[in-house]
Amino acid sequence: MTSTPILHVDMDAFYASVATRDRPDLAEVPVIVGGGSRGVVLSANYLARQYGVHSAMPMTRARRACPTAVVIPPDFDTFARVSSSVLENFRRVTPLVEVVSLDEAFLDVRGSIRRLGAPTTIAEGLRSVIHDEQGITCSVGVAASVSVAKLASRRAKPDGVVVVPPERVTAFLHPLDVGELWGVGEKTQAMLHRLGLITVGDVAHTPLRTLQRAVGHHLGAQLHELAWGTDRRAITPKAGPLEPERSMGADETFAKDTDDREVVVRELLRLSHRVTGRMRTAGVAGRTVTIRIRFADFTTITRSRTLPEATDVTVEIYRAAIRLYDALGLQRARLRLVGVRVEGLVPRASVHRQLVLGEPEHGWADADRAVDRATRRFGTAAVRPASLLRTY
DNA sequence: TCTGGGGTCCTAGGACCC
DNA sequence: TCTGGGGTCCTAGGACCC
Repeated sequence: MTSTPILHVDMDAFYASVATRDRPDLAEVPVIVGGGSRGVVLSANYLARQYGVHSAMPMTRARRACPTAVVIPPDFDTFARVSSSVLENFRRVTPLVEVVSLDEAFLDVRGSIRRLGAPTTIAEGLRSVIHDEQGITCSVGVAASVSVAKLASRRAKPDGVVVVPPERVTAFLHPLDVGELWGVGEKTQAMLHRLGLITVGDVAHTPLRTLQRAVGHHLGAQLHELAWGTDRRAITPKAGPLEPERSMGADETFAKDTDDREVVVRELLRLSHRVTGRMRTAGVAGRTVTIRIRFADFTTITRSRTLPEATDVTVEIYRAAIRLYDALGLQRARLRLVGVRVEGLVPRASVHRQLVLGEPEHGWADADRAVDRATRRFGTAAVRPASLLRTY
């Protein structure tokens, strides 16, 4: 019997590894996977990391830090394909797989030990299968709990396994910086540091009430648990990262900041179209429409409005978005980004519309379905949402 | 030369209702 | 004649995760 049945499997530099696995010419070169001029680094191989490049770093900075790096645009179709193959390997070990993202998952191997051996044996088995089949490496953390397994896999990187048995949990956790804990980002880390709480051990030995006063009721309780490694969260099997969504949205950073209402309105239409298209594919409708505006100075605001009834109709979301935008009364403000999000999603079948007499709303739903069909047959370029503008 | 895009959850105040 | 109390919804902002 074992007391460390949770595995956290994390691909090493996933996007960069996949992007270069068939490119021996890039094996000894710093590689960055990332977007265009205003984008950020999605993934960097370990050679690029030696230059200080890391994910989420602005591309402009990354290129400056490592001018010799080869920059590759992301190919999410390939990433998703590799990811689901890896997921199949996981499911051959256990049905208890919780997918975190394309490159990360938790496995509860409690029920697989008799068949496959100790958790470490299972971990090494997975690593070699993934390496042989996909040509990429991963790291595995093994522990009694989800949170400790997650921290252990980070320690195992790259291409390794780290086991933290129960009796060594506090010895493992307490020297770590508070920033390592799940839920502690840059802001919270800085606040905790200001309070003199530098390590996880410091947090563990702080009275719960003090912690909660500093970071809020919920986070305070969570950090206290994590700091003692006492969280008992079970892994919840999920089909994938795109399971039962509570909201759907899209946003876009302009290539150049703009103060042109026409440009903004056109973008809001494009985004509304994109979001509702995804909603219709998923068979959901939503009531609350939120727009997001990011100004040139990066300050960001949101405005939202809850509709009387859930909808998946493009022009209804679009009209709500435009009303919210116009209500801001912006004059010369330069915008960097706009976004549209729909919240309060429910299955479309559960929505029974109150048809208002004289309002042919069903016409718009029919139009959407026609557009969806055309898009499926001829691609997104075939039917442009701008065609909706004239009729509206 | 800055800082993507997809999400989730929490907090807090006011409205509204019982 | 003070000023109740609690639950839920809506809105805005913020922090975090990958």
